[in-house]
Amino acid sequence: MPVGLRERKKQATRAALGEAAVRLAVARGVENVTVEAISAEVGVSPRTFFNYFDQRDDAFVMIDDELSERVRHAVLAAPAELSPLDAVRDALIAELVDVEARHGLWQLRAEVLRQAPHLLVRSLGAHTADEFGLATAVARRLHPATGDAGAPASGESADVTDAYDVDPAAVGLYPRLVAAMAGTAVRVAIEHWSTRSAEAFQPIFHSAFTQLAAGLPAPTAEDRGPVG
Amino acid sequence: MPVGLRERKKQATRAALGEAAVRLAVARGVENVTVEAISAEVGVSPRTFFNYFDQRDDAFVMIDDELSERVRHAVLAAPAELSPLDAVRDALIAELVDVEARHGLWQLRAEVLRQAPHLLVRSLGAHTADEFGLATAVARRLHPATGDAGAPASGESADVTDAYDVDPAAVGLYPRLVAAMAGTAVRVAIEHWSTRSAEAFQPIFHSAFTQLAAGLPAPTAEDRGPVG
DNA sequence: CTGAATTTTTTCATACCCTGCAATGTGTGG
DNA sequence: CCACACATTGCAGGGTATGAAAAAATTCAG
Repeated sequence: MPVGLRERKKQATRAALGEAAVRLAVARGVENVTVEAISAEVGVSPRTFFNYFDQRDDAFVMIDDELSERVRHAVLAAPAELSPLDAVRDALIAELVDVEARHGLWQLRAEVLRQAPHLLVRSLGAHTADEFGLATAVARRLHPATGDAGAPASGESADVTDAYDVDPAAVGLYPRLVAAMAGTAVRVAIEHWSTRSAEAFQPIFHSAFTQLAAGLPAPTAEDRGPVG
Repeated sequence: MPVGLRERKKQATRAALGEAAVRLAVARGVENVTVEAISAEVGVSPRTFFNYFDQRDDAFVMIDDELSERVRHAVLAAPAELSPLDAVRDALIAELVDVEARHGLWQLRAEVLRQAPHLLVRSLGAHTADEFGLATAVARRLHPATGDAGAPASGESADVTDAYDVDPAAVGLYPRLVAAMAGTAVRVAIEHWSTRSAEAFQPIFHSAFTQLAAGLPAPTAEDRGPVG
């Protein structure tokens, strides 16, 4: 894992592209930001943009692979007495607190998502890969031995949380549901929060997750909201 | 509501485009089906295609507005003693049974979704509008009077379930969660089912919904699936 | 039936997205 | 310094999507 100049430059370029994209989107609106403009802002060719992002919209959303991986790790490392759902919840809260704390690019990103709902869908709904990875982590948590049985005997095994080579059919319904519920909590919390910029995000998320994890019992007056 | 020749032809063209798209996708794979090919198959110009579908992918998915509306109606019309969640579940089951029964285009559509997961995401995830409409219906169910208080006094009021002009901020968190959970159950069930073509869809959906509505208690051995 | 009004389809032009490919430039490691 | 690996770039080309205006089809009144 060399962290040479090359790697640092790549990270810098990627970050610069993402930031430029978001800044431009806030300024002119998402649909008026071309790949050419983003690239020009950073000083690279449009072709290079696509070396970093598969699609234009990915630059606005900036799917954070490291964040996802930290969540998966946290789920696997959580105390055994925690239920799968609790493990996921705690892992997510830890990350979301972290994200909310950064009063920088994430603020702008939120602004962009508020303007362009379809990006919100893309960022959370469209990236089911994350959800599948999380489901796999949950499944591994439930089967501490089974998953590693077929692993290569060589010392250098791949990252346990790099679950993308797992057979989709091998992941049960329950882990999928846990991951999906968690993702749903995040998504709905963000959607709800985005219509109420005054409120803090964290309490909304906590409330959403708790209600979902309780199976959505009959609502209290407060849950209902002001209007039908 | 004149149902003249013009309207019938439009419906026919739309249906033909959707069907051609799906058939071609099954034959050559989704990514190898161009708008030009679809249009040629139907005998219209490529430009006309975009008069019917905003995006190419919409032709494969064929979002069924009528289905969504039936669900919303059913939720509003359900017996008062049913919880919101149960009302939604019953409405969805009724529709899904109906869909599964039609051994026609839906079979091919399912095949296409199995081949192209990103379309599945698009068809369900991208259609958060549906979810919002469902959430609004749930909210109305909880507030039978409030929502209509501000309605125009004129006799010709708009369809109660045409909820797209509702202020997003006016819908509470709970209705959103109910709609989102239902949508999640559908999505996960389809995803899970699409990896196991042998199993029937309905039991999977029922299981998914039930587990979600139970708050995902600790899993049984069967729920866990074979592998981590 | 005929002609005018309305709506849809089409043609044309245009901008942008995205992908291979080959050439060129820039870190890396010996 | 040299050879290698990797990143960037220009270019060519196919595909998506939209606007505007002409052309065709449907509707409707007389």
